Amino acid sequence: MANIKDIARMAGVSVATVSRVLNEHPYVSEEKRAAVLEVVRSLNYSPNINAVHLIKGKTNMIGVIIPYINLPYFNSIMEGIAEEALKANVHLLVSQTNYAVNKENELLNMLKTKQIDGLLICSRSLDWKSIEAYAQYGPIIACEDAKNDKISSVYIDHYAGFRQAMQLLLDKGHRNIGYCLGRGHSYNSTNRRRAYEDALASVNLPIREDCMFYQCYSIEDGAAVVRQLMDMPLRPTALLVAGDQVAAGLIGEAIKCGLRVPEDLAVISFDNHPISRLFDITTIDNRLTEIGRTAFSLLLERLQNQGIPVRNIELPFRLIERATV
Amino acid sequence: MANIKDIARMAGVSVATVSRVLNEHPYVSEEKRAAVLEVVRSLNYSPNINAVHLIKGKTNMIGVIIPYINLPYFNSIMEGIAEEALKANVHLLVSQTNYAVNKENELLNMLKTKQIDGLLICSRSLDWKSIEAYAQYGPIIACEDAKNDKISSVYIDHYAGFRQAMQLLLDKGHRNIGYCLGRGHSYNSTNRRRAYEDALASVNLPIREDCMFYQCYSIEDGAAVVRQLMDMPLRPTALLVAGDQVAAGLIGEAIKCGLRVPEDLAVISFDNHPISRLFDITTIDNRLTEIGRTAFSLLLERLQNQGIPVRNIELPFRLIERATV
DNA sequence: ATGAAAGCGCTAACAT
DNA sequence: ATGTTAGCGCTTTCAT
Repeated sequence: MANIKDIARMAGVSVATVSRVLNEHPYVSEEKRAAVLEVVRSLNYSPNINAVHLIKGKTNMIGVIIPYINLPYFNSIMEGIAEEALKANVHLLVSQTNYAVNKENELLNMLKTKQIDGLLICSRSLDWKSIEAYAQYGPIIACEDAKNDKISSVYIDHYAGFRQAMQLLLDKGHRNIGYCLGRGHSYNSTNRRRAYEDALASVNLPIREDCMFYQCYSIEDGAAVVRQLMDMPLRPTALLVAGDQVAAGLIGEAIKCGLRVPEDLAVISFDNHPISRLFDITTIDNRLTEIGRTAFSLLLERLQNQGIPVRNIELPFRLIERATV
Repeated sequence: MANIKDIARMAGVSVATVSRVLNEHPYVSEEKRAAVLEVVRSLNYSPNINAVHLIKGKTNMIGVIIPYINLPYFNSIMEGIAEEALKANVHLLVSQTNYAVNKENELLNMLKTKQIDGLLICSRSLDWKSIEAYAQYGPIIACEDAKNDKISSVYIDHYAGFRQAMQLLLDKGHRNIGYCLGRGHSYNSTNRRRAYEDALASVNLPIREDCMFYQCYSIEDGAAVVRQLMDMPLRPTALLVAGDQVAAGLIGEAIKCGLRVPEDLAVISFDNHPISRLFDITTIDNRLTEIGRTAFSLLLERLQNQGIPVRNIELPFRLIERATV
């Protein structure tokens, strides 16, 4: 394959000039620029990117640790990231980890070996202590509260969101409240469970283990919850549902089963995806796309200016009242 | 960050020796090896991978063009690829394209700029003519019949598979046969439709446009087809279904609707995923995982030996008769 | 067994 | 405006 020297020779100029036109630097005469471009075109030449990476000391590529690309929650974050990355012209190395630790370590190591310039973490299995050790090799940004002075983060206070939703339900008079979450033991789920328990405790209500549903990700999962509900002796009258898709499935199935929403079953979901508008679901906007956008910006600013300190940004959530409460 | 020179100096050896121990080359005394390793450990050193890439002229990373990672069909192929990649110790740059041409071009360009050593294509939007132009930069392997002398491929004859399934149905006396596919205009779908039409023509039966269902990917999609079926005046008595998940959803819903399988509705699906065993579905094993494994092997052999010619391997499919016909 | 040195392909500082 | 040249950090001959 041809290299920059070949191009220089064939265009009758120096390698520096070739480099200049390739990188669109000023101070190159029109004739020489044209000559170089012509040779480049005729040889169908592209620079060896590895040489560029080596000399520049960076790859212009950042890693993204994301458990499941296709889950709406992560998909929304990814949308924000991808949007900004496109603008900034940086490449994304997206690694769907399925929460596997070895996949996460793989990206961390790429940061160390300089294959990527920085790392965005949407959600992870590794503890922050292990991740923190890699912060010396490049900026790492989390999309959840990392509670860490080496890792910047953008996040929503899921405790407060869940707590507020619970309060709304309690204020409406509900006393049998359940919830649907995804993973049972994630950082977010733990906070949400705590908010749930605290809310009930505030009105001296006992915790109902039988009203806590986990592994809820899809429309189908939501429908399945309703089928379980129908067999319960003391059915909850309200549900907090993480994820509008789950809520939509739940509401659809509830109606099929003859339940009225919100009279027989009130629902508050989270994320404010388009589907929640379609079903007129009361939801808490977790501003996922904005989290993605902001996380990327935080990364970019640290990439462009090493001196910038670690920042932890909490984005306020927004309750959107619609017809399911 | 420390480099190989620092390590050499601190360990009191030459850079060549450091390189030797790092790469586990022979002919290095135990003492020096230990000294180097100790410095490497204490400095927590890792080689700059970009320098390695540059001098080796390769990255040990291959790209994978895959439309949707989460679709079972592609997931199975991916499984085979990942399995072999792990064994061969080559990294995978997996790009979920959603069939977007710019994503595909991005990977093609990475091949040209040497960021990846080779490319695996599970399915694509770009035509083979455009892709072929990049074959000069590194091996490209397709998981469908590329009909191309620059691009190796491993594939199943989907025409023959569909044709055989149709014949089985015709032999059983079915005269109203429909099908469920994913994309309507993909290479595979076109072949399958042709097989469908040819089979019907062979017994002088007209084509039933109303029995062709598209955009079927999930369990839910399968269930939806049954609901459409129920309203049809002349309902098909048998269905060819691309994807066991779709078939499972279809059968589940059919039973709910009071249809007997196979008496009222016979089903042959494709891929032989675990779910097809669960539902005892007659299916054609498309050996997807093996396609992935073979594709990777083909790529590896071309990587290790430039002289190896392009190969096109057709894997035989297998009809697995179970209880739905 | 070990080290010196060439060179992978490029960028950018420096000189002109 | 253009060219010369010194690296970037590593691997790998080629000597010894």
